[in-house]
Amino acid sequence: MIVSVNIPKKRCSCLSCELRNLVFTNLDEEDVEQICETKEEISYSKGEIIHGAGDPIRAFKYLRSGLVKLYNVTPEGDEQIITITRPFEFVSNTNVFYGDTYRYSLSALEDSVVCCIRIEIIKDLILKNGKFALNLIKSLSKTAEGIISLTLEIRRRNLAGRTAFVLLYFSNEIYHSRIFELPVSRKEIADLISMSSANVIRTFSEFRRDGIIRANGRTIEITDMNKLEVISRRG
Amino acid sequence: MIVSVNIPKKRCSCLSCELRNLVFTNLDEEDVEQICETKEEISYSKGEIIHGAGDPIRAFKYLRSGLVKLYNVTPEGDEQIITITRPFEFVSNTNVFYGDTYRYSLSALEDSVVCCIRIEIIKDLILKNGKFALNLIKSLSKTAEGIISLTLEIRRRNLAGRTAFVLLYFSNEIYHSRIFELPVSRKEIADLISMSSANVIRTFSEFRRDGIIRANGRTIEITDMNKLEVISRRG
DNA sequence: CGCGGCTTTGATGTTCATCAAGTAAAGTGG
DNA sequence: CCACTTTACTTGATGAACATCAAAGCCGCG
Repeated sequence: MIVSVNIPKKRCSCLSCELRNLVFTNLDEEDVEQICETKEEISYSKGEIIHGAGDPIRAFKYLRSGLVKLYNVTPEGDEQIITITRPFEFVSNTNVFYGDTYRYSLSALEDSVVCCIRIEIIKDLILKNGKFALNLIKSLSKTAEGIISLTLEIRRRNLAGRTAFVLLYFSNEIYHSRIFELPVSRKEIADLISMSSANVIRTFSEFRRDGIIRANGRTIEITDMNKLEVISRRG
Repeated sequence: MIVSVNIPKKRCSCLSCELRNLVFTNLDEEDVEQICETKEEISYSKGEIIHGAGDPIRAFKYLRSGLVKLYNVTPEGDEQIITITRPFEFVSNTNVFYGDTYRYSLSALEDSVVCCIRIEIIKDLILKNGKFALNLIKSLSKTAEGIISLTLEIRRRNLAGRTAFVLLYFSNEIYHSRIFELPVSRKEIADLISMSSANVIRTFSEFRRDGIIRANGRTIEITDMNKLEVISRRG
Protein backbone atom coordinates (compact mmCIF):
# COMPACT_ATOMS: atom_id res chain seq x y z
CA MET A 1 0.00 0.00 0.00
CA ILE A 2 1.35 3.32 -1.03
CA VAL A 3 1.18 5.98 1.60
CA SER A 4 0.48 9.39 0.27
CA VAL A 5 2.96 11.91 1.54
CA ASN A 6 2.26 15.56 1.93
CA ILE A 7 4.77 17.26 -0.28
CA PRO A 8 4.82 20.91 0.68
CA LYS A 9 4.53 23.41 -2.11
CA LYS A 10 7.85 24.87 -3.16
CA ARG A 11 7.75 27.66 -0.72
CA CYS A 12 10.18 29.86 1.12
CA SER A 13 11.54 27.92 4.05
CA CYS A 14 12.47 31.14 5.81
CA LEU A 15 8.82 31.89 6.44
CA SER A 16 8.73 29.17 9.04
CA CYS A 17 12.28 29.64 10.28
CA GLU A 18 12.43 29.78 14.04
CA LEU A 19 15.04 32.49 13.80
CA ARG A 20 12.60 34.75 12.11
CA ASN A 21 11.10 35.79 15.40
CA LEU A 22 14.44 36.59 16.86
CA VAL A 23 15.94 38.99 14.39
CA PHE A 24 14.00 39.02 11.23
CA THR A 25 10.94 40.23 12.88
CA ASN A 26 8.72 42.90 11.42
CA LEU A 27 9.33 41.79 7.89
CA ASP A 28 6.53 41.24 5.44
CA GLU A 29 6.44 38.13 3.28
CA GLU A 30 7.96 39.92 0.35
CA ASP A 31 11.07 40.80 2.30
CA VAL A 32 11.39 37.34 3.72
CA GLU A 33 11.16 35.87 0.26
CA GLN A 34 13.87 38.15 -0.98
CA ILE A 35 16.10 36.93 1.81
CA CYS A 36 15.10 33.40 1.07
CA GLU A 37 16.07 33.56 -2.56
CA THR A 38 19.52 34.90 -1.97
CA LYS A 39 20.46 33.29 1.31
CA GLU A 40 22.84 30.37 1.52
CA GLU A 41 22.84 27.75 4.20
CA ILE A 42 26.33 26.42 4.55
CA SER A 43 27.33 23.40 6.61
CA TYR A 44 30.66 23.22 8.34
CA SER A 45 32.23 20.19 9.94
CA LYS A 46 33.71 20.31 13.38
CA GLY A 47 37.00 22.13 13.20
CA GLU A 48 36.34 23.91 9.92
CA ILE A 49 37.01 27.61 9.59
CA ILE A 50 33.91 29.57 8.66
CA HIS A 51 35.87 32.70 7.93
CA GLY A 52 39.29 33.96 8.76
CA ALA A 53 40.40 37.37 9.93
CA GLY A 54 40.89 39.55 6.88
CA ASP A 55 38.34 37.79 4.71
CA PRO A 56 36.03 40.19 2.88
CA ILE A 57 32.64 40.64 4.48
CA ARG A 58 29.96 39.57 2.09
CA ALA A 59 27.34 38.04 4.28
CA PHE A 60 25.52 38.56 7.48
CA LYS A 61 25.95 35.22 9.22
CA TYR A 62 23.63 33.51 11.57
CA LEU A 63 24.18 30.23 13.38
CA ARG A 64 21.31 27.81 12.79
CA SER A 65 22.77 24.81 14.54
CA GLY A 66 26.03 23.76 16.10
CA LEU A 67 28.56 25.71 18.12
CA VAL A 68 31.24 28.13 17.03
CA LYS A 69 34.16 30.06 18.45
CA LEU A 70 35.11 33.60 17.57
CA TYR A 71 38.81 34.20 18.05
CA ASN A 72 41.76 36.39 17.36
CA VAL A 73 45.20 35.23 16.29
CA THR A 74 48.05 37.28 17.70
CA PRO A 75 51.15 38.17 15.68
CA GLU A 76 52.91 35.41 17.62
CA GLY A 77 50.35 32.91 16.38
CA ASP A 78 48.51 32.41 19.66
CA GLU A 79 44.75 32.16 19.71
CA GLN A 80 42.63 34.39 21.89
CA ILE A 81 39.08 33.11 22.06
CA ILE A 82 36.63 35.97 22.24
CA THR A 83 33.44 34.01 22.70
CA ILE A 84 31.85 30.65 22.18
CA THR A 85 28.32 30.90 20.94
CA ARG A 86 25.43 28.63 20.17
CA PRO A 87 22.46 28.95 17.83
CA PHE A 88 19.98 31.75 18.20
CA GLU A 89 22.73 34.17 18.87
CA PHE A 90 24.39 36.21 16.24
CA VAL A 91 27.49 34.89 14.75
CA SER A 92 28.65 38.26 15.42
CA ASN A 93 31.67 39.75 14.07
CA THR A 94 30.63 43.03 15.48
CA ASN A 95 32.20 44.89 12.62
CA VAL A 96 30.08 43.53 9.78
CA PHE A 97 28.47 46.90 9.33
CA TYR A 98 31.37 49.24 9.15
CA GLY A 99 34.40 47.36 7.87
CA ASP A 100 35.25 45.59 4.64
CA THR A 101 36.92 42.59 6.20
CA TYR A 102 36.41 40.44 9.25
CA ARG A 103 38.51 41.38 12.22
CA TYR A 104 38.37 37.96 13.85
CA SER A 105 38.19 34.37 12.77
CA LEU A 106 35.24 32.09 13.24
CA SER A 107 35.35 28.31 13.32
CA ALA A 108 33.02 25.43 14.08
CA LEU A 109 33.45 23.62 17.40
CA GLU A 110 30.73 21.18 16.43
CA ASP A 111 29.17 20.44 13.05
CA SER A 112 27.36 23.65 12.34
CA VAL A 113 24.99 25.20 9.86
CA VAL A 114 25.34 28.89 9.13
CA CYS A 115 22.72 30.92 7.36
CA CYS A 116 24.37 33.57 5.19
CA ILE A 117 22.43 36.54 3.94
CA ARG A 118 24.03 39.01 1.59
CA ILE A 119 25.00 42.03 3.62
CA GLU A 120 23.54 44.47 1.09
CA ILE A 121 20.13 42.95 1.62
CA ILE A 122 20.35 43.49 5.35
CA LYS A 123 21.49 47.05 4.77
CA ASP A 124 18.56 47.64 2.43
CA LEU A 125 16.19 46.34 5.06
CA ILE A 126 17.66 48.64 7.65
CA LEU A 127 17.16 51.54 5.27
CA LYS A 128 13.56 50.82 4.54
CA ASN A 129 12.24 49.09 7.65
CA GLY A 130 12.64 50.95 10.91
CA LYS A 131 11.25 48.25 13.14
CA PHE A 132 13.66 45.77 11.68
CA ALA A 133 16.50 48.21 12.21
CA LEU A 134 15.61 48.84 15.83
CA ASN A 135 15.32 45.17 16.52
CA LEU A 136 18.63 44.50 14.86
CA ILE A 137 20.28 47.18 16.96
CA LYS A 138 18.97 45.50 20.08
CA SER A 139 20.33 42.16 19.00
CA LEU A 140 23.70 43.53 18.02
CA SER A 141 23.98 45.40 21.30
CA LYS A 142 23.09 42.33 23.26
CA THR A 143 25.71 40.29 21.48
CA ALA A 144 28.39 42.89 22.06
CA GLU A 145 27.39 43.21 25.69
CA GLY A 146 27.62 39.43 26.05
CA ILE A 147 31.21 39.48 24.86
CA ILE A 148 32.16 42.35 27.12
CA SER A 149 30.60 40.88 30.22
CA LEU A 150 32.18 37.48 29.55
CA THR A 151 35.54 39.17 29.41
CA LEU A 152 34.93 41.05 32.64
CA GLU A 153 33.84 37.89 34.42
CA ILE A 154 36.95 36.07 33.32
CA ARG A 155 39.45 38.78 34.00
CA ARG A 156 38.48 39.33 37.61
CA ARG A 157 39.10 35.69 38.54
CA ASN A 158 42.22 33.65 39.17
CA LEU A 159 43.08 30.34 37.50
CA ALA A 160 40.77 28.17 39.59
CA GLY A 161 37.96 30.72 39.47
CA ARG A 162 38.22 31.06 35.71
CA THR A 163 38.24 27.33 35.20
CA ALA A 164 35.21 26.89 37.44
CA PHE A 165 33.48 29.74 35.67
CA VAL A 166 34.02 28.18 32.26
CA LEU A 167 32.73 24.80 33.40
CA LEU A 168 29.64 26.48 34.81
CA TYR A 169 29.29 28.44 31.59
CA PHE A 170 29.18 25.29 29.52
CA SER A 171 26.90 23.58 31.98
CA ASN A 172 24.45 26.43 32.46
CA GLU A 173 24.57 28.44 29.26
CA ILE A 174 25.43 25.95 26.57
CA TYR A 175 24.28 22.47 27.56
CA HIS A 176 21.82 23.06 30.39
CA SER A 177 23.03 19.90 32.04
CA ARG A 178 25.31 18.84 34.87
CA ILE A 179 26.89 16.34 32.52
CA PHE A 180 28.10 17.22 29.05
CA GLU A 181 30.71 16.75 26.36
CA LEU A 182 33.23 19.55 26.32
CA PRO A 183 33.24 21.00 22.81
CA VAL A 184 36.75 22.34 23.25
CA SER A 185 40.20 21.09 24.05
CA ARG A 186 42.00 21.99 27.26
CA LYS A 187 44.15 24.24 25.14
CA GLU A 188 41.08 26.09 23.89
CA ILE A 189 39.84 26.65 27.41
CA ALA A 190 43.27 28.06 28.12
CA ASP A 191 42.93 30.36 25.11
CA LEU A 192 39.56 31.52 26.38
CA ILE A 193 40.69 32.33 29.92
CA SER A 194 44.21 33.48 29.07
CA MET A 195 46.04 30.82 31.04
CA SER A 196 48.40 28.03 30.05
CA SER A 197 46.90 24.72 29.03
CA ALA A 198 49.07 22.86 31.54
CA ASN A 199 47.52 24.82 34.36
CA VAL A 200 43.99 24.36 33.08
CA ILE A 201 44.62 20.62 33.09
CA ARG A 202 46.14 20.80 36.55
CA THR A 203 43.07 22.60 37.80
CA PHE A 204 40.81 19.97 36.26
CA SER A 205 42.83 17.36 38.12
CA GLU A 206 42.45 19.22 41.38
CA PHE A 207 38.70 19.52 40.88
CA ARG A 208 38.64 15.78 40.24
CA ARG A 209 40.70 15.02 43.36
CA ASP A 210 38.35 17.21 45.40
CA GLY A 211 35.29 15.40 44.09
CA ILE A 212 33.94 18.48 42.32
CA ILE A 213 33.89 17.03 38.83
CA ARG A 214 34.28 13.74 37.08
CA ALA A 215 36.27 14.16 33.90
CA ASN A 216 36.87 11.43 31.40
CA GLY A 217 38.46 12.94 28.35
CA ARG A 218 35.98 15.51 27.17
CA THR A 219 33.10 14.08 29.12
CA ILE A 220 32.51 16.25 32.15
CA GLU A 221 30.17 15.67 35.04
CA ILE A 222 29.81 18.28 37.71
CA THR A 223 29.35 16.34 40.92
CA ASP A 224 29.52 19.19 43.41
CA MET A 225 27.82 22.18 41.88
CA ASN A 226 27.92 24.19 45.11
CA LYS A 227 31.64 23.88 45.57
CA LEU A 228 32.24 24.79 41.93
CA GLU A 229 30.09 27.88 42.31
CA VAL A 230 31.96 28.88 45.45
CA ILE A 231 35.28 28.56 43.63
CA SER A 232 33.90 30.53 40.72
CA ARG A 233 32.73 33.29 43.02
CA ARG A 234 35.74 33.65 45.27
CA GLY A 235 38.42 33.12 42.57
CA MET B 1 32.29 103.31 24.07
CA ILE B 2 29.88 100.48 23.92
CA VAL B 3 30.89 97.68 21.61
CA SER B 4 28.04 96.10 19.75
CA VAL B 5 28.05 92.38 20.09
CA ASN B 6 26.61 90.01 17.58
CA ILE B 7 23.90 88.16 19.38
CA PRO B 8 22.96 85.18 17.27
CA LYS B 9 19.31 84.58 16.65
CA LYS B 10 17.79 82.08 19.01
CA ARG B 11 18.44 79.12 16.84
CA CYS B 12 19.12 75.47 17.30
CA SER B 13 22.76 75.08 18.22
CA CYS B 14 22.66 71.45 17.13
CA LEU B 15 22.52 72.53 13.50
CA SER B 16 26.11 73.57 13.67
CA CYS B 17 27.24 70.90 16.09
CA GLU B 18 30.37 69.19 14.93
CA LEU B 19 28.99 65.88 16.12
CA ARG B 20 26.17 66.10 13.68
CA ASN B 21 28.31 64.79 10.88
CA LEU B 22 29.47 61.86 12.91
CA VAL B 23 26.27 60.26 14.08
CA PHE B 24 23.39 62.53 13.47
CA THR B 25 23.89 62.52 9.82
CA ASN B 26 21.09 62.23 7.32
CA LEU B 27 18.70 64.18 9.47
CA ASP B 28 16.66 67.01 8.10
CA GLU B 29 16.39 70.30 9.98
CA GLU B 30 13.10 69.35 11.54
CA ASP B 31 14.60 66.28 13.21
CA VAL B 32 17.61 68.18 14.40
CA GLU B 33 15.39 70.80 15.91
CA GLN B 34 13.39 68.18 17.73
CA ILE B 35 16.59 66.82 19.21
CA CYS B 36 17.67 70.31 20.02
CA GLU B 37 14.56 71.17 21.97
CA THR B 38 14.67 68.12 24.18
CA LYS B 39 18.38 67.53 24.56
CA GLU B 40 20.26 68.43 27.69
CA GLU B 41 23.88 69.34 27.88
CA ILE B 42 25.18 68.39 31.27
CA SER B 43 28.56 69.35 32.65
CA TYR B 44 30.44 67.08 35.00
CA SER B 45 33.49 67.93 37.02
CA LYS B 46 36.51 65.71 37.10
CA GLY B 47 35.70 62.70 39.24
CA GLU B 48 31.94 63.01 39.05
CA ILE B 49 29.83 59.99 38.24
CA ILE B 50 27.76 60.46 35.10
CA HIS B 51 25.70 57.40 35.75
CA GLY B 52 26.06 54.33 37.90
CA ALA B 53 25.42 50.70 37.07
CA GLY B 54 21.74 50.04 37.64
CA ASP B 55 20.56 53.54 36.86
CA PRO B 56 17.58 53.65 34.52
CA ILE B 57 18.41 54.40 30.92
CA ARG B 58 16.68 57.57 29.87
CA ALA B 59 19.09 59.19 27.53
CA PHE B 60 21.40 58.45 24.70
CA LYS B 61 24.63 60.06 25.84
CA TYR B 62 27.30 61.61 23.78
CA LEU B 63 30.57 63.09 24.97
CA ARG B 64 31.06 66.63 23.70
CA SER B 65 34.21 67.46 25.58
CA GLY B 66 36.38 65.94 28.26
CA LEU B 67 37.33 62.36 28.95
CA VAL B 68 35.40 59.58 30.64
CA LYS B 69 35.89 56.05 31.87
CA LEU B 70 33.40 53.23 31.55
CA TYR B 71 33.85 50.69 34.31
CA ASN B 72 32.40 47.78 36.18
CA VAL B 73 32.41 47.32 39.93
CA THR B 74 32.82 43.73 41.08
CA PRO B 75 30.93 42.28 44.05
CA GLU B 76 34.17 42.69 46.02
CA GLY B 77 34.16 46.39 45.23
CA ASP B 78 37.04 46.40 42.80
CA GLU B 79 36.86 48.50 39.66
CA GLN B 80 37.39 47.04 36.23
CA ILE B 81 37.86 49.76 33.66
CA ILE B 82 36.33 48.79 30.34
CA THR B 83 37.42 51.72 28.25
CA ILE B 84 38.56 55.31 28.43
CA THR B 85 37.08 57.43 25.72
CA ARG B 86 37.33 60.93 24.41
CA PRO B 87 34.87 63.16 22.54
CA PHE B 88 33.51 62.18 19.17
CA GLU B 89 33.10 58.64 20.31
CA PHE B 90 29.97 57.30 21.79
CA VAL B 91 29.63 57.30 25.46
CA SER B 92 28.59 53.86 24.86
CA ASN B 93 26.95 51.73 27.27
CA THR B 94 26.40 49.19 24.62
CA ASN B 95 23.14 48.14 26.16
CA VAL B 96 21.23 51.42 25.83
CA PHE B 97 18.96 49.88 23.25
CA TYR B 98 17.88 46.66 24.82
CA GLY B 99 18.01 47.04 28.59
CA ASP B 100 16.24 49.25 31.10
CA THR B 101 19.25 50.03 33.23
CA TYR B 102 22.91 50.70 32.65
CA ARG B 103 25.16 47.73 33.08
CA TYR B 104 28.28 49.74 33.80
CA SER B 105 29.20 52.98 35.46
CA LEU B 106 30.51 56.04 33.71
CA SER B 107 32.51 58.81 35.30
CA ALA B 108 34.42 61.89 34.23
CA LEU B 109 38.21 61.72 34.22
CA GLU B 110 38.40 65.35 33.19
CA ASP B 111 35.77 68.08 33.30
CA SER B 112 33.34 66.88 30.68
CA VAL B 113 30.21 67.90 28.85
CA VAL B 114 27.75 65.22 27.91
CA CYS B 115 24.96 65.73 25.44
CA CYS B 116 21.90 63.75 26.50
CA ILE B 117 19.14 63.01 24.04
CA ARG B 118 16.02 61.26 25.20
CA ILE B 119 16.27 57.65 24.14
CA GLU B 120 12.74 57.57 22.74
CA ILE B 121 13.67 60.28 20.28
CA ILE B 122 16.58 58.26 19.02
CA LYS B 123 14.38 55.20 18.73
CA ASP B 124 11.82 57.20 16.77
CA LEU B 125 14.52 58.36 14.41
CA ILE B 126 15.69 54.81 13.88
CA LEU B 127 12.13 53.81 13.06
CA LYS B 128 11.56 56.53 10.52
CA ASN B 129 14.97 57.25 9.07
CA GLY B 130 16.82 54.32 7.58
CA LYS B 131 19.99 56.19 6.74
CA PHE B 132 20.23 57.41 10.29
CA ALA B 133 19.68 53.88 11.55
CA LEU B 134 22.37 52.41 9.35
CA ASN B 135 24.82 55.06 10.34
CA LEU B 136 24.04 54.53 13.99
CA ILE B 137 24.60 50.79 13.63
CA LYS B 138 28.00 51.49 12.13
CA SER B 139 28.93 53.76 15.01
CA LEU B 140 27.69 51.38 17.66
CA SER B 141 29.54 48.50 16.06
CA LYS B 142 32.70 50.49 15.88
CA THR B 143 32.47 51.42 19.52
CA ALA B 144 31.87 47.83 20.58
CA GLU B 145 34.72 46.65 18.41
CA GLY B 146 36.98 49.25 19.99
CA ILE B 147 36.26 47.86 23.43
CA ILE B 148 36.80 44.28 22.33
CA SER B 149 40.07 44.96 20.57
CA LEU B 150 41.37 47.01 23.49
CA THR B 151 40.69 44.05 25.74
CA LEU B 152 42.44 41.64 23.39
CA GLU B 153 45.46 43.89 23.12
CA ILE B 154 45.75 44.12 26.88
CA ARG B 155 45.18 40.50 27.68
CA ARG B 156 47.88 39.15 25.43
CA ARG B 157 50.58 41.21 27.10
CA ASN B 158 52.47 40.90 30.36
CA LEU B 159 52.80 43.61 32.99
CA ALA B 160 55.49 45.63 31.22
CA GLY B 161 53.82 45.19 27.83
CA ARG B 162 50.47 46.31 29.18
CA THR B 163 51.95 49.33 30.87
CA ALA B 164 53.80 50.33 27.72
CA PHE B 165 50.66 49.77 25.68
CA VAL B 166 48.61 52.03 27.93
CA LEU B 167 51.20 54.80 27.81
CA LEU B 168 51.25 54.57 24.03
CA TYR B 169 47.47 54.52 24.01
CA PHE B 170 47.30 57.81 25.89
CA SER B 171 50.08 59.30 23.83
CA ASN B 172 48.82 58.23 20.42
CA GLU B 173 45.06 57.91 20.76
CA ILE B 174 44.11 60.42 23.42
CA TYR B 175 46.62 63.25 23.51
CA HIS B 176 48.52 62.93 20.24
CA SER B 177 51.65 64.06 21.99
CA ARG B 178 54.81 62.57 23.41
CA ILE B 179 54.24 64.58 26.57
CA PHE B 180 50.94 64.66 28.39
CA GLU B 181 49.13 64.76 31.70
CA LEU B 182 47.88 61.34 32.74
CA PRO B 183 44.14 61.63 33.35
CA VAL B 184 44.17 58.65 35.65
CA SER B 185 45.82 57.51 38.85
CA ARG B 186 48.25 54.62 38.92
CA LYS B 187 45.49 52.64 40.53
CA GLU B 188 43.18 53.31 37.60
CA ILE B 189 45.80 52.13 35.13
CA ALA B 190 46.00 49.00 37.23
CA ASP B 191 42.22 48.64 37.03
CA LEU B 192 42.41 48.99 33.26
CA ILE B 193 45.10 46.38 32.71
CA SER B 194 44.11 44.02 35.53
CA MET B 195 47.32 44.32 37.50
CA SER B 196 48.13 45.62 40.97
CA SER B 197 48.82 49.30 41.37
CA ALA B 198 52.10 48.59 43.14
CA ASN B 199 53.37 46.75 40.09
CA VAL B 200 52.19 49.42 37.69
CA ILE B 201 54.18 51.94 39.75
CA ARG B 202 57.17 49.64 39.81
CA THR B 203 57.04 49.35 36.04
CA PHE B 204 56.87 53.14 35.70
CA SER B 205 59.98 53.34 37.86
CA GLU B 206 61.77 50.82 35.66
CA PHE B 207 60.84 52.74 32.52
CA ARG B 208 62.21 55.86 34.20
CA ARG B 209 65.44 54.13 35.19
CA ASP B 210 65.87 52.86 31.64
CA GLY B 211 65.39 56.34 30.19
CA ILE B 212 62.17 55.41 28.41
CA ILE B 213 59.93 57.93 30.11
CA ARG B 214 60.13 60.92 32.37
CA ALA B 215 57.40 60.81 34.98
CA ASN B 216 56.72 63.58 37.43
CA GLY B 217 53.48 62.85 39.18
CA ARG B 218 50.92 62.66 36.44
CA THR B 219 53.06 64.43 33.91
CA ILE B 220 54.49 61.88 31.51
CA GLU B 221 57.03 62.38 28.78
CA ILE B 222 57.95 59.53 26.52
CA THR B 223 61.64 59.98 25.83
CA ASP B 224 62.33 56.73 24.00
CA MET B 225 59.32 55.96 21.85
CA ASN B 226 61.06 53.10 20.05
CA LYS B 227 61.96 51.23 23.17
CA LEU B 228 58.45 51.68 24.53
CA GLU B 229 57.00 50.29 21.32
CA VAL B 230 59.32 47.31 21.45
CA ILE B 231 58.24 46.56 25.02
CA SER B 232 54.62 46.94 24.03
CA ARG B 233 55.07 44.53 21.15
CA ARG B 234 57.06 41.81 22.80
CA GLY B 235 55.29 41.93 26.18
C1' DC C 1 50.10 72.66 59.51
C1' DG C 2 48.10 68.42 59.98
C1' DC C 3 45.42 64.94 57.90
C1' DG C 4 44.34 61.57 54.39
C1' DG C 5 44.98 59.75 50.11
C1' DC C 6 48.11 58.66 46.44
C1' DT C 7 52.70 57.17 45.38
C1' DT C 8 56.95 54.72 46.00
C1' DT C 9 60.05 50.95 47.33
C1' DG C 10 61.45 46.73 49.50
C1' DA C 11 60.63 42.16 51.26
C1' DT C 12 58.11 38.05 51.04
C1' DG C 13 55.23 34.49 49.38
C1' DT C 14 51.84 32.82 46.01
C1' DT C 15 50.43 32.04 41.56
C1' DC C 16 51.32 30.88 37.28
C1' DA C 17 54.24 29.81 32.96
C1' DT C 18 57.53 26.98 31.14
C1' DC C 19 60.03 22.90 30.31
C1' DA C 20 60.34 18.11 30.11
C1' DA C 21 58.92 13.48 29.98
C1' DG C 22 55.60 10.26 29.70
C1' DT C 23 50.82 8.39 28.61
C1' DA C 24 46.56 8.04 26.28
C1' DA C 25 43.81 8.78 22.39
C1' DA C 26 42.86 9.66 17.80
C1' DG C 27 43.94 9.75 13.07
C1' DT C 28 46.51 7.73 8.94
C1' DG C 29 48.34 4.82 5.64
C1' DG C 30 49.68 0.20 4.42
C1' DC D 1 42.55 -3.98 10.80
C1' DC D 2 46.83 -3.10 12.71
C1' DA D 3 51.10 -0.53 13.13
C1' DC D 4 52.53 4.00 13.05
C1' DT D 5 52.30 8.82 13.61
C1' DT D 6 50.58 12.60 15.46
C1' DT D 7 48.06 15.23 18.59
C1' DA D 8 46.03 15.87 23.00
C1' DC D 9 46.46 15.16 27.68
C1' DT D 10 48.81 14.62 32.19
C1' DT D 11 52.12 15.32 35.93
C1' DG D 12 56.20 16.96 38.19
C1' DA D 13 59.94 20.18 38.82
C1' DT D 14 61.68 24.70 38.39
C1' DG D 15 61.85 29.51 38.03
C1' DA D 16 59.70 33.83 36.64
C1' DA D 17 56.04 36.94 37.17
C1' DC D 18 53.03 39.02 39.95
C1' DA D 19 50.23 40.05 44.36
C1' DT D 20 50.38 41.32 48.86
C1' DC D 21 51.99 43.50 52.92
C1' DA D 22 54.29 47.04 55.21
C1' DA D 23 56.59 51.38 55.92
C1' DA D 24 57.86 55.69 54.48
C1' DG D 25 57.54 59.90 51.61
C1' DC D 26 54.97 63.21 49.13
C1' DC D 27 51.37 66.18 47.81
C1' DG D 28 47.17 68.62 47.99
C1' DC D 29 43.58 70.42 50.54
C1' DG D 30 41.02 72.07 54.24
